[in-house]
Amino acid sequence: MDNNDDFIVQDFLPFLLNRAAEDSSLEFQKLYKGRYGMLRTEWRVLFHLGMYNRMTARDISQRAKIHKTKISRAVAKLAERRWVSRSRDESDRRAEHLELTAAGRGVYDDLRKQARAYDQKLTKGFSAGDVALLRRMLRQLASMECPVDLET
Amino acid sequence: MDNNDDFIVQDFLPFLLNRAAEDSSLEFQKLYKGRYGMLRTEWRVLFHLGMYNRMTARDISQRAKIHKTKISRAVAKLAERRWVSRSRDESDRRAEHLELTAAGRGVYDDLRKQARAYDQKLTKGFSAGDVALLRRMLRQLASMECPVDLET
DNA sequence: CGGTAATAGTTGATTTTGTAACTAACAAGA
DNA sequence: TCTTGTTAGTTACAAAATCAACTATTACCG
Repeated sequence: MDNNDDFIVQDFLPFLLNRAAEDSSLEFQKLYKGRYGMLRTEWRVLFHLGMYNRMTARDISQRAKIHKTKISRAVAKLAERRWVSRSRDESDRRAEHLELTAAGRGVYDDLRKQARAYDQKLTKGFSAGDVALLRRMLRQLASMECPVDLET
Repeated sequence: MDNNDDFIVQDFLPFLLNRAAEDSSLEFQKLYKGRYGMLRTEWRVLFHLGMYNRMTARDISQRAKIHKTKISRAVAKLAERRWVSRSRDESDRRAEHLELTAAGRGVYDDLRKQARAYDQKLTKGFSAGDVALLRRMLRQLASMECPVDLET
């Protein structure tokens, strides 16, 4: 904690992160919103299911750090559109296993392809090494604070 | 556009950025929220005024890329709490100049100090060079897409 | 067993944001 | 000066996020 005070709030990491996140998400959002009428949470849930195949709402909540009420509503919409199927766990009938339907996987595959292209576009201006470092730092920043309680 | 498809959606930059932004903002948010009852937009407006001293809502909107309705509401609250003063421009009476009051500057100074400490905590695990690179990349990512229209 | 606590997931009420339409003031050309 | 267009900022209404309370089921412990 030095005392000479040259800290510029414009450089404040949370500020820079939020701006970059908002701006970089904007264009891609048009894709899943415009093409599939999805909300951001729905897209996130969809791609977690596409990636891990079979999860409960709780699994998604923990892995993606999304609040369970958001997930509940997102799953409801995805199920309604027949992109996600739900099935009760027989040994614990509180829990529900979620999976992509064939249609859901189609959507996922398409958006995943788009995401790859968009990611390349975003990172075009940087060296491969810098981009790798960036991703590593972002992952580390995300896991730093283990949140108080995501459940309540 | 290579065809071998090893793209992991977990590495998708907007996803990583959003997670890092949300998580890294969480703890600091408790400060301006808990201590001063401010919303994120209010904090952002406050610190822009603290940094540039005298701005119109439009100036803030352009510099911070915040939509004007959000700014309008944030300024209303900040003015109500006597942290910001408003004065009409005499040569163009549509525009309004905004400035921090003494009380507002007190809040700003406190939060700026907290922000500096928090920033140091966040970046503790990285080398100074990596952090500088990170900030540079985040700034560049934020300015990449010049938004369609922020005004409407 | 029986009772308390914990967990998975949902629902409802309140807040906050986003979108569009609006008022008021200025600008510029016919 | 009148008309049309633009800009600064606000307001109203719809969409979405947040928070608290709820149901149903399971776990633990006497």
